[in-house]
Amino acid sequence: MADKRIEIPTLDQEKGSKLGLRARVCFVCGVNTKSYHLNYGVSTCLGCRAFFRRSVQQNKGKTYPCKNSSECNVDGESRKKCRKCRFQRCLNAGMNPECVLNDDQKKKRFKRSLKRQRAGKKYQTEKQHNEILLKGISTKELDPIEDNTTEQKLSPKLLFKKRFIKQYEQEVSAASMNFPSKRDKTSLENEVREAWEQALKMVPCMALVKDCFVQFHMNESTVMRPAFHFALCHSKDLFYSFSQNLESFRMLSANDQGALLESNTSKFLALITSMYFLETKSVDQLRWLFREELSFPKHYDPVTLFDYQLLGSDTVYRDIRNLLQQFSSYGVKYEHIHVLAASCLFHVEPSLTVHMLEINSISKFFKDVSSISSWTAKVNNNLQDNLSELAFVLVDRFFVGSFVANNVRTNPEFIVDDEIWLNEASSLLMDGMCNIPVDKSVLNELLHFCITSTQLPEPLINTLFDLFKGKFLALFNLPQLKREFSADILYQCLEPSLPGAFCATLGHILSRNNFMGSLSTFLSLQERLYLREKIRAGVTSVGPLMLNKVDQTSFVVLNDRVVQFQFDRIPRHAFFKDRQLFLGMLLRVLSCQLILKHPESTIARFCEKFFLKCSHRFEQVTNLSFTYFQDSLASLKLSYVVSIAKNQNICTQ
DNA sequence: CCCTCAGGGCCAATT
DNA sequence: AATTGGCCCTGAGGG
Ligand SMILES: [Zn+2]
Ligand SMILES: [Zn+2]
Repeated sequence: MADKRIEIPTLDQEKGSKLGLRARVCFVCGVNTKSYHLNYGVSTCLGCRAFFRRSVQQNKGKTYPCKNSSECNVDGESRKKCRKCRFQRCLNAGMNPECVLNDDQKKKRFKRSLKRQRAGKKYQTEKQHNEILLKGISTKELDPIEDNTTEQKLSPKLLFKKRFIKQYEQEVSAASMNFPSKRDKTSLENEVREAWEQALKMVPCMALVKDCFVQFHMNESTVMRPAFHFALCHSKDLFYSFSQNLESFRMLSANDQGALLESNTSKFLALITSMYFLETKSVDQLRWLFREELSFPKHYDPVTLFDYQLLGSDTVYRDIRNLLQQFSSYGVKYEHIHVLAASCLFHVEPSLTVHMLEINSISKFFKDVSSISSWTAKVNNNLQDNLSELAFVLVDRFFVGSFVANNVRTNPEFIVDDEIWLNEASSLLMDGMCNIPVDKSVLNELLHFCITSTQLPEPLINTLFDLFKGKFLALFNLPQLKREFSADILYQCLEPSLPGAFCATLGHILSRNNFMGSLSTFLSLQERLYLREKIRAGVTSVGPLMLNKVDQTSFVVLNDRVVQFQFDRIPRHAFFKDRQLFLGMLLRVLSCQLILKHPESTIARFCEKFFLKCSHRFEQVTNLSFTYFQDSLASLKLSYVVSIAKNQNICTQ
């Protein structure tokens, strides 16, 4: 079966083609395509498909010259300018040369039509050739020695990967030098246990919440979401306190601490939630949730509660059943919760390793924890996998944002009322935004360009612009705005701000270092699950979105003063990574016209305070002027949007 | 049996 | 003359 070869050849580096992301743009030149088909494994236009076939058939791929040191732009117009770069981009996008049939394969595939042609012509000798060659093929197929050539063709991605690995290894060796003492198992376990017990003392749980749960279990009522939320919040604080009691954790840089907490707090919450639902007796259930034995009135037989709704999906249920099975087969019990917590805390998702500064210390500690007892290593392997889905659901249901706020001082000027206002407004804004669906094709396109680390093509950016315009209009539904302004005024003031808001959004997306992180604010649960499934299907890491016109490492702006900001020099925690806080920023951008025209309105006063909060944080961390930073960013992005608008020809009148 | 999908070749238009 | 890309043909595979 020669044709089977089309599906087989996925090397690990060929992530794009392995996923088979369908889209309505060409992944090579970026033009929009009518068809929804894959060509040689990749979504492309007809032109790029034909070009690739010709290049491979005539074996010209390597001989194309380039005048521009192989860095030509490849888009709808320029794709004909440089064949070398076009072909290179075909390969980078994951097009597979082996999918182009060679003479033998062609003859085999189009046997009948050839026969028909032959009837009229003189292909006698061809037939013999044919059979000989076919034999040749079938023996050749049994023989899997053909990787050398493909490896060369895939070199850009390999190089990319190799660079990472090299850098990673360097960092590991560098840091393992200054990472001291190897602890033995028992002292490590003691350290963890002490940290845990101390945290238990330091972070007591509100009696009210516990009482609520006792009531639920006595009355067999469903678990009320607000109560569950409080329980999770308490567990979250406990986990934070636990992390701060651990010497090894406190020694990490702020960046790594933040990243670990942000990504792993939800795992811990997922762990206790799973166990809460899987234990068979009320007392055991509640012990996982509150770390203590809650007492019921005597002679009262409390009910075991199970809330399928809260888990979200069958996948989650299957995952946590797996977990339970493992726990019971290895004898893992509640008494091991501190070890499990440490495993959660120090686990690093493969996609995050790049963003960690001290990955070596972290993974070493994780390893040490894994070796505490015989079961830890085995359970740890699957712990994270089985928890990730639920963690995702929990964050989505109970925490609009992430978990970073803990270790950051807040501006005292920003009082509680404002915080509530912001939360309310941002969750409304976000609901509105998430409810505008995103086409599957667009999701696939975004994913593809992240996986292959290529710039987003212009047409896709325009599509995104339209999409986000729709999402931003959700702002019309904010009751805080409706109360003070008529719909007419709102529209007049908001409409001109849409491009600016889009820029702010791009800025937000760019400031995140991973794909899911950057997009999660704007997608619905289903859309995120769809992407996660795709990613799980065969990709180990997904890079950030890339936009060459905005993503510059440094830039210079401003009238009289020359200010140079280097993005990569500004620590990540200088910005609010929190969704809510980003949405606050978005709110400010969207309503800037309103603020100018109606400085006394609630939103104007709020935005003023919000700006103070942001700048306070930024200046505290970086010692740079937030105003300058904002202005320079704004002007840079503005020029970018103007260029988009020009190309789009929408402002031609 | 018909449909979808992803191959191939053809050839008018373009460069 | 060579290249490009829109269009149609072909056969595998699935319901
Ligand atoms: Zn193309
Ligand atoms: Zn070139």
